[in-house]
Amino acid sequence: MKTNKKLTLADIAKLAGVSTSTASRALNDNPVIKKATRDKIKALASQYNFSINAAASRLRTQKTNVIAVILNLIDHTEQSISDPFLLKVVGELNQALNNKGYELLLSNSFMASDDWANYFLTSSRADGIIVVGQGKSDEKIDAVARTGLPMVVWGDPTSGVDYTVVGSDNKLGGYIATKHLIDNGCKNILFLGDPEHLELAERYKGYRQALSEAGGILEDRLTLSIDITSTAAYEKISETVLHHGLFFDGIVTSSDMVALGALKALKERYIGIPNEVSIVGFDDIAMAELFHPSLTTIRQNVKEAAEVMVNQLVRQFEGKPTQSSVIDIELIPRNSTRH
Amino acid sequence: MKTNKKLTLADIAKLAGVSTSTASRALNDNPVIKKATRDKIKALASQYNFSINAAASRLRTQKTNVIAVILNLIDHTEQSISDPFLLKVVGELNQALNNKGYELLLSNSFMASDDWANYFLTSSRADGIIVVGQGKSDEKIDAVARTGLPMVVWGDPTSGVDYTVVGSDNKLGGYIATKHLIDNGCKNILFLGDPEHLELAERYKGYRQALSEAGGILEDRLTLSIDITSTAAYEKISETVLHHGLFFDGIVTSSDMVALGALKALKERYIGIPNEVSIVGFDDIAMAELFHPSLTTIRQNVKEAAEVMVNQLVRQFEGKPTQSSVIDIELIPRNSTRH
DNA sequence: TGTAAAAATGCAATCGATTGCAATAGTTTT
DNA sequence: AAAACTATTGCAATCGATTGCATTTTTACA
Repeated sequence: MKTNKKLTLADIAKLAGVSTSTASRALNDNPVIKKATRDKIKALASQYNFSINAAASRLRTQKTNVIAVILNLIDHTEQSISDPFLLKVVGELNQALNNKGYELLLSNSFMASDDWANYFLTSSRADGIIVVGQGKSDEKIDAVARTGLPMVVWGDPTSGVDYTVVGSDNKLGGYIATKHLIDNGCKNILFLGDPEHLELAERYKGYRQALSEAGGILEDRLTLSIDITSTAAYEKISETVLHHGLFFDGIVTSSDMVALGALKALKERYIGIPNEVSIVGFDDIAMAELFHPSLTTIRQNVKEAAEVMVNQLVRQFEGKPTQSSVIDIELIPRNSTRH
Repeated sequence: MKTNKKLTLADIAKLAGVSTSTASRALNDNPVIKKATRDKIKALASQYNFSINAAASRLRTQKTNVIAVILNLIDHTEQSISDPFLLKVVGELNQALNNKGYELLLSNSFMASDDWANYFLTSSRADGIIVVGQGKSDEKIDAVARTGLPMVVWGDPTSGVDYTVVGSDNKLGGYIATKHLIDNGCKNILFLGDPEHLELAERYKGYRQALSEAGGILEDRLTLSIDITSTAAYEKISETVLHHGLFFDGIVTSSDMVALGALKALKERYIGIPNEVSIVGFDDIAMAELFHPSLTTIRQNVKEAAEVMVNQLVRQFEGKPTQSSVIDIELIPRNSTRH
């Protein structure tokens, strides 16, 4: 193996008998260079396994072609990192970014530091940021937005914030889920999720709206505030049933994982699903279909969302106006609810 | 907001009334600079939200402090990207890398191109590579290994390849899982997973060893080769039971997700678990405990593995010798098996 | 064939931080 | 108070690719 030294563009140029400018242009497929010359240089480059030094290129062009993807998990780092929905989001983002020629710099811990935007952007580490999740407070996100740095956020696009948000119509999702339960005979419907969380707050609104429209029951004890994890759901439902009995017959949950935890707690007590209690999830992760019973849920179109986010970010680079976008959701009826 | 221009080190130096060399050294905490001067410059930097231009720094130092993490999913991109185990691995790697001052460049698609190692390393995009999963053939991995570029692979560390592998003792895992089933009365034990997959091949060996040691049944029809996804498992088990009846009373699976699919297929046919069929998973993902019944599984210590991988990679940077490491596994008995 | 226009290539400055070596400031010793 | 260090700081080259502008080569046209 001839891995003695790293080759530079100058080396390739010398081998081709041209100047580095020509070599550079050739590799960038600049049509100002004669086709024959271009091909020759490219052939040489691939023959010698040469690739452009990204650091030098980035320094000179002031462009990194890297996007930082930040998982906004300040609150409950330990658990929610295991939610398959997140991986799906990251995977689709990676795909969408690669398709546009960008790379993905992943971070699940920098959100903690106050200076994350500067860290990535003014330091030439990334050209833009995609934040996954608005969390309980979008204060920090908002602060970055005000500096005008390129950023797109996965969250609730209907909430009318100043930055570009892509996501599902959460209020509608909450509404549809609740309506579905009401239509199928549920009277006392729990909301299982943290209404202080920005996205969930919207779903909660939808839940309340559906209930009040249908003249349903809206009591405080029907709102169970928990983190978005299956264990939290399991514990909360177990405890609730234990102390207060089965005073509900339907549950609107904040994610499929949460639904799974609730399901478990109920099944352990031999409570029939969907007959005694019906459950609606959110996300439609791959395994929702495989739960027993299979999970009725609100599907989020992650692939489309990822593409839209990347497009919006690219528009920001180009100085074009961007806007928040609502991604379609869809009720997927399965066996955890009657219908 | 005064986000007019990006500040450079020279600007900060000017503000502090020193040279850029001094400013550079100060920010790098070089003790050769007087403490007072250092503090003053650092204060100025943070006051002006300045951070070092990574591109320039990388160009000059020939070090990126970035590690490329490659999810080796050539075969079944669509499905296995949704396995929560993967996200767990990526999350822990990110944590371990950040702790050592590295950033994580994620890729799930570059493995396809032949030139991935060069793409990341000789182009100054990353200092090293972590490959997650050996897949069915480690030919490409092996080729990179021979070039001597810094790389660590998550896979089977016992298989004696030339590169540094960190992972569980898969053969032992397969053995323990199978033994557990035998000890609890299972006679006809399925192996559900692809024995051509390098890591699973080892588990398969363990499975066979346990069976032959115990004088158990080892027939071809007990080996069901499928992809590592829950749907594949669901379909295979459904079809098998449908066409050949319930000729087995135990299943050793290749992952918790696969176990979930199998569980579902069996429950749909009202086959009792663990009494009629016992199942052992692999990984111990967060929700294994929440399945119904909760899943007996072989736990992989991902956090430790991630730390070891990063350490081994750093050792390679330092020119120190590295070695493959076996991470502890543990049988977690739950209710999908008798005991 | 001479000359204008077009096409192709090269020169050299530049991006911003780092660092070996030189230079200056500050202390201590005699 | 000069010599001899030691502690601080600055100078200037360097990392490798890109690009505006200048120059050379080729083609087109009269």
